Amino acid sequence: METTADIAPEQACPISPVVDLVFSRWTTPILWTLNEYGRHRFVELERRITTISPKVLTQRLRQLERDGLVSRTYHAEVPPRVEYAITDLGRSLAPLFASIADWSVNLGKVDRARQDYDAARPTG
Amino acid sequence: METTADIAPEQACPISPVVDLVFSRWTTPILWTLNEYGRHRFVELERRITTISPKVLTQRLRQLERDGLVSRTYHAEVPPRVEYAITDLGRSLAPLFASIADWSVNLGKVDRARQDYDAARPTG
DNA sequence: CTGTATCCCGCAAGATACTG
DNA sequence: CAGTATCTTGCGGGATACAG
Repeated sequence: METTADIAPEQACPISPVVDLVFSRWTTPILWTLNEYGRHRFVELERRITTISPKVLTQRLRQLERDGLVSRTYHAEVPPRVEYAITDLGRSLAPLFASIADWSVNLGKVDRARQDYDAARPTG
Repeated sequence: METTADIAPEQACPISPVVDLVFSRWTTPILWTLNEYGRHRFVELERRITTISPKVLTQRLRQLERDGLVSRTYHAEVPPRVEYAITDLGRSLAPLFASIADWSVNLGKVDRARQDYDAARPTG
């Protein structure tokens, strides 16, 4: 019951905590969207990330809010309006996202590696 | 029918392909280990990443090999010896890993955000 | 509009045993 | 040592309906 960074099993790897935080499923598209295009209402996020269900979107937004990466603002109007925005802490991930975007140039090499691998094993 | 990279569902987000490739489960500890500590035999990886089962380790290593991020060398000895090493392409992820490691300084802020969030919602 | 509440399902991953 | 084979399970996630 260690509240701090007690050695989690798969952690031969010091970057795992950040990976778990930032790169769990759906979090990247949400953070990217809020970072690139500014604040969004719930339904706007739903429309941008077309395949996410409302349940899962809610789950991920709550998690991101709890982690301090996203802020939620409730406007008690009729109809109600809720706005999600990235926080300063969330914005601090931008260089990290940029690093990843930079590496995308290598995706072609990955494709070629896969083709070579598969070609060398025709039947399996 | 998009001529280019046809718009995958969750891709309001151009970095998703790299995220799926590099940050799927178990891949980060494997790549980190091979990158930091050099080539490893199968059993050595098992010992470093203590909670992974041999089945899953094999699956992930095959995937990484197919993607060109890891190389596998089989030595037909008795007993057999297999060595896994990171490739040049895999090593090119190092700056990305460094970005993530750098961001780890912010984990304290995440912890505090969680405490604040939980404190504001005692019973749920 | 902004969610919750259920129910259900598939698949990644764990446990265990076994092979070359 | 370096894996495979088989079985089982947990949980994320989809679908749907409903509430404030």
